[in-house]
Amino acid sequence: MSSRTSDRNPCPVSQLMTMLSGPWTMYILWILSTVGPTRFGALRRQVEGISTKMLTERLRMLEQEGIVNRHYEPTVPPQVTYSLTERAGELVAILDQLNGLAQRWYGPAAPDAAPCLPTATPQELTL
Amino acid sequence: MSSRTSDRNPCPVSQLMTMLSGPWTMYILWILSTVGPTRFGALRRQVEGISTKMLTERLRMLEQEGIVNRHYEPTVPPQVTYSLTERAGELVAILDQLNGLAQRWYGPAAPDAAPCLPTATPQELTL
DNA sequence: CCGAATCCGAGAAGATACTG
DNA sequence: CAGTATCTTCTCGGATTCGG
Repeated sequence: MSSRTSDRNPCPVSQLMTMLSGPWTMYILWILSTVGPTRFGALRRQVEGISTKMLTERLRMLEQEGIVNRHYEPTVPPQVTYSLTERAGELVAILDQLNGLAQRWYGPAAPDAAPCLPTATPQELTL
Repeated sequence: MSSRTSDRNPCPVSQLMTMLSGPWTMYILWILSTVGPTRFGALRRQVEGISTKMLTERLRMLEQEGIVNRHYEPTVPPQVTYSLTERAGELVAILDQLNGLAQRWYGPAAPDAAPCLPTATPQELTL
């Protein structure tokens, strides 16, 4: 009954926020930006806790938005590598600032954990 | 069964992203930053489509995170006003940049719609 | 009257097994 | 290895009710 994605085209920010607010979206972008082009399986291992279903779904969405590139290599076994587009650079820059902010608020991260993985799914932060 | 919010304290960015990725969170912050301190009912009308339950829930979370202030005025009828804390300023600055980015990508917003309201719920952007 | 808590249904996200 | 299908689980959201 409520609105679907293309009911109207209300406002740019809203559109962008809606995308980023999608489950796992930020994490995927963050991982791709820190570890560079990554294959599907590796990506799934990096974004700890994500299901294959969610990962494909989000990647498809990000691909449609022009944020990630999907490179299919028909070897045996096949290899699919995902990477950030040029457009994504601006977005990642903002995520970087978010990182800086988080460090100031919660203290710096342990220097070991490579790209800082999530523990809880976005939905679980209800407190 | 899976992880709850306080399982570990993994990484600052992750924590912050998890909070922002929560449903409606960004919209609420955006509205509060653009229209200033707002009462519950008005806020609910601004964040179009949100239920009172979700709004209370999110506001409680944001309050615990030190992002919003809750001011209760025991008049008749009672008035509860929510406003951004000082800490939220840094966060809003980032949202502002997100706004700029969105304008470059999707074109500028119509100058009328005050703070750009969402149409779809965050969960609905599955494409 | 304004704001918060409760119950229940719809629909999304998680887990697992399976296919190309 | 990459992705899909299916089933289960549980969050989200609406209406109603309670409290001040």
